[in-house]
Amino acid sequence: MTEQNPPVYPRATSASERKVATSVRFPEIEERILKYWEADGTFHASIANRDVVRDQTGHPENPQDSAGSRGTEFVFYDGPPFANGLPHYGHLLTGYVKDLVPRYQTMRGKKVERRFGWDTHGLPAELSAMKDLGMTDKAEIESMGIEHFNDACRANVLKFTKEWEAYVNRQARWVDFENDYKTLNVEFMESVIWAFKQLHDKGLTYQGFRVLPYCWKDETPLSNHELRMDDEVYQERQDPSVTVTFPITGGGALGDQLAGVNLLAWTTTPWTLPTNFSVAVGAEIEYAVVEAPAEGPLPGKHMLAADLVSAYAKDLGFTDHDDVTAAESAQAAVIGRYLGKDLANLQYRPLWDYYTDASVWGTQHAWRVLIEDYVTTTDGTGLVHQASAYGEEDQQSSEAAGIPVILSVDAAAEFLPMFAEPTPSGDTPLAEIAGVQVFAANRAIINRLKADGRLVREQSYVHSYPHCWRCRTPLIYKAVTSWYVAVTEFKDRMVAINEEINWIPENVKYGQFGKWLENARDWSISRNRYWGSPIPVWASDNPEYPRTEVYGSLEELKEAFGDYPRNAAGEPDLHRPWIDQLTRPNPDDPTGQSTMRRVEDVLDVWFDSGSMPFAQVHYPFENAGWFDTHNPADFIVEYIGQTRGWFYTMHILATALFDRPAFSNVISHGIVLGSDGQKMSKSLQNYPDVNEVFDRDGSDAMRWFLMASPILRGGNLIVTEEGIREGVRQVLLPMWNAWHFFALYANTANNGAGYIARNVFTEDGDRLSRTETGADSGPPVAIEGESAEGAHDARLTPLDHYILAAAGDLVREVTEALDEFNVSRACEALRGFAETLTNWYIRRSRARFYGEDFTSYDVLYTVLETFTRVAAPLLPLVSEEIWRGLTGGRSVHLTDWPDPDTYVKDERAVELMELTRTVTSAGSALRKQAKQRVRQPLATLTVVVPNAEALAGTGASESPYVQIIAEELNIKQVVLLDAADVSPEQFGIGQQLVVNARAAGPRLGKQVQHAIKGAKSGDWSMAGGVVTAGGLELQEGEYTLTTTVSEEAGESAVTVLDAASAGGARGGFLVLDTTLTPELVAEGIARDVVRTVQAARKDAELNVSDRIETTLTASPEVIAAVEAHSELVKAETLTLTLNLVEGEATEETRATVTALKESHA
RNA sequence: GGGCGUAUAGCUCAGGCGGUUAGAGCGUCACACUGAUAAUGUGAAGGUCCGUGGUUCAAGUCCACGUACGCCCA
Repeated sequence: MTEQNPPVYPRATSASERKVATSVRFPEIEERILKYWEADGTFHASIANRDVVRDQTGHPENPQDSAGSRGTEFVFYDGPPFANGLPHYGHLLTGYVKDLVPRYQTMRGKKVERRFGWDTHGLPAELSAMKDLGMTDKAEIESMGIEHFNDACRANVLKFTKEWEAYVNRQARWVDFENDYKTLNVEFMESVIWAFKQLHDKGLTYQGFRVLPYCWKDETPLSNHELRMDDEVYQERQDPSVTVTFPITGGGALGDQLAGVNLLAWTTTPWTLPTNFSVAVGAEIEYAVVEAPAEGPLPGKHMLAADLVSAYAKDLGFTDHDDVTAAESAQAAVIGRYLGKDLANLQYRPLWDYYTDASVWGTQHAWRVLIEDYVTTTDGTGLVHQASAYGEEDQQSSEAAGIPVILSVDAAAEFLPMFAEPTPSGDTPLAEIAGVQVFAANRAIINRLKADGRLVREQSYVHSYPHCWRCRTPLIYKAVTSWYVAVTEFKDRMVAINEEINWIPENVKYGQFGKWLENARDWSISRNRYWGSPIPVWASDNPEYPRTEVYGSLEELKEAFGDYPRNAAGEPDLHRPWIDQLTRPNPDDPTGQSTMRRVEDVLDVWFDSGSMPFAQVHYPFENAGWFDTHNPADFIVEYIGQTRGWFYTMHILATALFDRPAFSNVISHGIVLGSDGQKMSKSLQNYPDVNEVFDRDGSDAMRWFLMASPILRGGNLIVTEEGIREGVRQVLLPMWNAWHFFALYANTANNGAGYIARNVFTEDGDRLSRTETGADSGPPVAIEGESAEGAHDARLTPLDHYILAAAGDLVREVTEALDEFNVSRACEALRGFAETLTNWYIRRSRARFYGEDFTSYDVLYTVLETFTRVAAPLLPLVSEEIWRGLTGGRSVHLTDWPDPDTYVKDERAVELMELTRTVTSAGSALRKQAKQRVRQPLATLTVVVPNAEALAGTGASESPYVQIIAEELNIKQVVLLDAADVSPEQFGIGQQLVVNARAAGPRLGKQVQHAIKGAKSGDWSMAGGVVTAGGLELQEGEYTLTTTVSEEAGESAVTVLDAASAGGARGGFLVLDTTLTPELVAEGIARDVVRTVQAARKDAELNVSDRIETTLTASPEVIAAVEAHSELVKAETLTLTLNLVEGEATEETRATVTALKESHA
């Protein structure tokens, strides 16, 4: 590598200097590759390269094939991220998968468009904008003006787009930012209102009530996710809990019998009692009627859950006296027992008369006992007070029972003025609560109950209670009007269509997602907010002339209102406040007084997300043809929680609008956790900083760590720096080191002129030679770029066959894995191959490289080139650098995926080499057992295996397999024997009987335990082919015989080969002769000296090929050994002059080395 | 409170239709090997398979109950 001789490799590099670095800095390489891609336009080329085959109509020919993917295109949908925060590991993880699958499919020949999507609407954006503006409630938004507020939201959601692009780019995710889609674009929003109108026209939308957490200070409902804004939302709070009486007046099956009995109902929200409209009981709960003592505070009959009678004994007036407790007295006073289901429809007397005029309030079905399965007996009385407007379960229960939702408080949670007015019966029991905030009114209500004799018990109750995340006000639950999608109407179709979706991991299909579908409820899609797609519904502002209109396009709006909604700049814009400005006279109002106004709500942001497949292309207004052929998507990926989010809402809309799935294959991955197994938390600092990892270990390292983990199979993943570095060690470094090794030798070959390696082909054009394995060499192989006649006389060794076959298997395995979206399996295959390549092929081939056997260069080149292509989706940056260095080509990502069928499957070569590896591994263990270090040569290893002749080979010279075994284990002579020719007993090998209980159990029943015991204890025999164990005869198949080492056999160590290992080693074993002769000891010492000299060379920082003069100082014994093996020592250490200095018998061996002038040719 | 899920080595996880000696990777320790490699090889220690009860010739595996944790919904 001098200036006169520029190196052959790397043939292309992103680095300024053409050099393969020994100590590699991956992050630097990555940064350079990213720049190269940008300058080169590689991403766009990778898409433009692939053609779409079109049919006669001009539509892409895209029928789904059996694997679920399409002919020439692979359709990917980007799940839109929300950009008002910075990306975290979860986004990175998803982003890597979103890159990997399209990269793979591109190499497989598909055209894969990838548009980035931005989710821009919704409450999180508003909340963030409010924070920026220092606002705390809706009144401030209204006074600022919706226009300006929405401007702030728009700026907020796009605040971090640059940072997002930088992250996405740094993680080497190829995605089109220029041709992106944003949910705030008017085209996107027009498709969204189109979808709403479609649903409306199909009768799948309706208006109703929903109960939401509500902040009475901000006067706004909160979404459930705001309850999880931070950890301080739920705080302990003390509330009064009261138990009140509801006297039964009749009704139901038992009304006559139970009339006059008091239902005892419990609540922690006394302020909802004025709107009590029903009492819920559990169907299977047993209720008891107790006769309270006449002299007590509550004489009469009371009903409550039987389990809770004792708990209420004292409240009902029972007392402890003599030996009888109050609880026992109460139990004794039980005069009747009823199951909840028998109590249905009992009627009771309301507490007050404010709402008893059914003609005004529609309460003709109120004040009844209802059966609800949510009732328990862990708190209260087992009878639950229900107020339809103030609890979600209450509301649903009431709706089913025909009871209306009636609000008793205003937006500030203050009781309405009507409470100061007389009730139909003429009194004003709760006059003092009118205008009072609900919590403040509790006291007055409780006092009233007490005065009315309706209070059984009052107790303070401490519970975890939600608070507003902004103002810390305790929330209430309150009904608000809402628009719904009637999901329950087409739930069955959703379940049926789910059958067409391939879920990874598969259990999600019928598990998390399938069950969620089966229990689907109607989808509340309206939000009383500002920044979102509008609900395109206009309603008359006078209920006397009701009229509802729904619009599904800008043109329809223009037709009805005279113009598009236009923003300040005059552009068509569907956002508030512009859309709200469209009004018109109500055509159904003959007086001409009332006006059609848009309902104020905006759509749930998930409606946007679910519309993404069609809205991203402005369907149906544009691209109708495109959409028809690019839906469902071939592939999407998001985290498992999206079974209730994106996956779900896309499925709803795809089913309702198109009656087909929105996606064919979906990966739902697990959650990324911090190093302590908890959720990642900035304040806890329990995860490595993303940028630090990028800078220190690199994007490919992070990609590998995430992709190789079980997280894509649904498990959770703990992110640790060690885990990331482990991937570097297992794959990235071996891959780089293999490349470095190759370049080092290829560059210095031919006296420094270098050698350009080429792909290995057989004469008939297959990639691999089909030469006989087991021979020490095969027929000549052709080298790519040369005619068959011109091929140099390359000979593949069994080792070459092995690694080439392994490369073919690698391609097959990774192809299969990625075709089924099994990413971690693909990683495992690559990891295994990297290990075989470096720790076996290259390690075993060092001498050949040193000796400039160019066949090995070509084989390593072929294998590395294959490896980098197969690794390209999983390690896109490092693969690129190595592949370009090897080939000088433009990009590995523009190549075709290797065709597994062009790799000859050479099972025999693999099998024999695996057996060889098994033998060396077991041999190592034998050495360990015999306490003989490897540098100590041993005389003989006897290898007994079935079909020994295959290992021995047919060649005249020594079998390469035997040679490998001898070298690896430092054995003078390997004796290969066929298992059929030897008697195991002579080597101390015995047999062990194992009963196959699965086979024998059914036949022998209880007896099988005796046979098992006998086999274990040695109480068994074999005579004339009949095996008897524990006195029982076993039949063929009911037992197996395995070889086992019975004892140490004198001067040798014996081991049995793992029966499961490759090459049919069943019954094979090794015998290691551990006898040491003085000659062997001397050679061992000489080898130790070689090691000492090598270490000295390394310390002196000499070049690999430097010739040296060596001076050794050592004990007489060592000197003698070195003298006896001086040729060995000199050759191994490139020593030309060897000086020996004899010291004391205890002298430590020391070596001094000096480089000599002549350099190695 | 409800639904779903999980519980196996210090850590992360595998463990077909139940089969008798429960595995892997990482980590730890010891030894070995090493002139491409911040690598590698061999071995050792490490288990109340969450608990209790049941079914069975046989239970980590099936059933019931309980406990703990997680996610979702309240």
